[in-house]
Amino acid sequence: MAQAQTLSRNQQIVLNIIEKAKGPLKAYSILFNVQKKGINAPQQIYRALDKLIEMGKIHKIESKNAFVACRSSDCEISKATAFSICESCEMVDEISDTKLSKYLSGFNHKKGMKFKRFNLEFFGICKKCKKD
Amino acid sequence: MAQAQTLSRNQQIVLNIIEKAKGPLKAYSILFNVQKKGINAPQQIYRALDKLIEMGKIHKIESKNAFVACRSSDCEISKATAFSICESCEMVDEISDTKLSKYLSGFNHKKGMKFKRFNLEFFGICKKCKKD
DNA sequence: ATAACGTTTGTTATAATATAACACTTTTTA
DNA sequence: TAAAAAGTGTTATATTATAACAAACGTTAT
Repeated sequence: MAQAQTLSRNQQIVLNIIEKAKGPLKAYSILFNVQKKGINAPQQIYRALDKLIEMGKIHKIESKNAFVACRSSDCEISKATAFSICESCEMVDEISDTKLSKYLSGFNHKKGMKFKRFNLEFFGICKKCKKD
Repeated sequence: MAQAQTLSRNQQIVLNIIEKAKGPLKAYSILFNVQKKGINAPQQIYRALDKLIEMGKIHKIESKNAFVACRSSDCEISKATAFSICESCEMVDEISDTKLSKYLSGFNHKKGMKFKRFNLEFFGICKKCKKD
């Protein structure tokens, strides 16, 4: 299991890029951006991404195969994530709504399955794109 | 826009396979299953899948890149989907819960974005797998 | 009935996303 | 300080998905 605190060199490099980005980043676009830093292979990116996800530092946007930094801290190691996604500009916003989070964390399937984790993705057109 | 009623030959073939399946199917596993019917290329599968999704006949499970038949009819052309996914046996169940659906359809982002659509995926271990 | 249009098909090629496997190094822990 | 765990670099390959083009099919409008 990865320590909650210390990041390895590659993990730090990948996290920095994702944190600086304005929107979600794809694995290969991260790769192209770090080749000057000596990272040459997809494996190195995917390994770092996996660990960062485990640590809750980043999230994967499943519908886009892309990654964003976690801004919300109360998604407690990615057990409960929700995103707002603009279908026009591709902007992604992490939704940090206590009520929503509580409602969904307490939700139980009729068939008796107990949920450990959920991921919710909302789609629409963002304010900015509506104006254009 | 595709007609809500009639399916083309390939669309029907692909839908049949997905409906008969016990769990989610991957595009290439569908492809291998229909080669005897004269479908040879991924394009043919993906085109059918796209249309079937548009029509609300099937859903894509984003976290698995796999497809399931729609069982719930009240997800009105895939504008509001929720699934229960077992992390052990990979079983997927469509969740048809009016309260949940209403709650999420009425949810609005603080930042003023109006949502047209959402997809929710719950993860856990299903009853069956817990016993083993 | 036929021209015009949109949809579907078949096909080849290729892009984009992700993992396997192996040898080695570094860090942590007992 | 030896053993175990985590991380690295690398080559190769698997998996998922789209581009582009030409032909056939199905509507509908005249």
